[in-house]
Amino acid sequence: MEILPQSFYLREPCALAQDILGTVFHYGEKQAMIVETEAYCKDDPGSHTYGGRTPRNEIMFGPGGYLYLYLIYGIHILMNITADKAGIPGAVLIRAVKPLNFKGRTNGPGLLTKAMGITMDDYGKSLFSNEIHISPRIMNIDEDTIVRTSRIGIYSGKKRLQRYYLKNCPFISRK
DNA sequence: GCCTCGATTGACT
DNA sequence: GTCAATCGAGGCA
Repeated sequence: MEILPQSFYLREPCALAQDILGTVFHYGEKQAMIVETEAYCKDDPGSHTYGGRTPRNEIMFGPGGYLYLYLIYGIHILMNITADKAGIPGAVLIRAVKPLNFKGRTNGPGLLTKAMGITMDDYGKSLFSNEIHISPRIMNIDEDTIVRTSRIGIYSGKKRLQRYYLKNCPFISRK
């Protein structure tokens, strides 16, 4: 099984958010294709890193290729993949995936973590192990296949068009 | 220590 | 369309 190298993640979140669409996320025995993402950058008012380094967002200040997980509304866990080089905070939020070898609802950021069994215990884990990693695209994607819109659920910095998803994909969040 | 509210979801009118 | 659930981070004292 081919694993994407760390160099893939050492780029700005906006670029990574697009290139990671259509790739396959492996978590244990489960596999799912990433179909919807959002980019969170340095100096982004909507990012958790805006306002400085804290224990929670610590991992985003490290190099790309690690999991940034956190609990929202005391109920849901959202999964991010850290991006860019060490010292530059950035991450890509995984909003929706398409299940490849399991069943479950994954059309939302809180749902996909639940469906795949991801917990806070996975905070900070790398994407370079046999257990957890991402493998290259399994489908052909060109510029026209990627839809770019404003982000969902946040209001500061909303004018930034940093939400990306695959056109005509039924597994997208948001009804 | 106390208070507020969020990168959400699902149940309900 | 509206709204509660449920907990920890972060701001303030």
